[in-house]
Amino acid sequence: MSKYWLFKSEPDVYGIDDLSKERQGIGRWDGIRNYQARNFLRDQVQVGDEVFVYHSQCKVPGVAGIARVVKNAYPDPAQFDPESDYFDPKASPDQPRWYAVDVQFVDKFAQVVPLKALKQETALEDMVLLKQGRLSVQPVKASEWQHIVKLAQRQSP
DNA sequence: GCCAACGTTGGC
DNA sequence: GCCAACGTTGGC
Repeated sequence: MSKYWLFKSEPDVYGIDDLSKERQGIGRWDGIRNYQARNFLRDQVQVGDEVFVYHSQCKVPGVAGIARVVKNAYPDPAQFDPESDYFDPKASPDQPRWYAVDVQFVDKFAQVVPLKALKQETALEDMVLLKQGRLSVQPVKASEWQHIVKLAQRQSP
């Protein structure tokens, strides 16, 4: 039974457009440096799960599109690279601390479904996104997923 | 194991 | 750029 997730990204760094431009639309979702997010990624995110790509730290924060998990969690190579911003001196290949998954681009919404719009939906009031601002990998309920997909379709011309 | 200080996230 | 909320660190 596949599940639904929301992954945050900063579009200036790596957004839905960057993912769609990857070869075969497949990119590594890395740089997760929060334990709660890491635990979801490592323990629960599975190949076949669907993911909302959420854009934060930008003019219109919101859900920008959809991706699908194509590779289960594996150690994030950036933690071992001293040149990387994501380098972690306390991590080692036999004791990795941080994980990444690979995702494949599925869809870019005609328009971002803004956070502002999500906040107005009673059906979404229990969303993790609205209750816990800072979690960068979070579960989405099937009912929430379907509701947001409908909002996205309503916005397209 | 507590908690103050500090750092980061992320909306506005 | 500001600031609230939350996570992490480190002294004790």
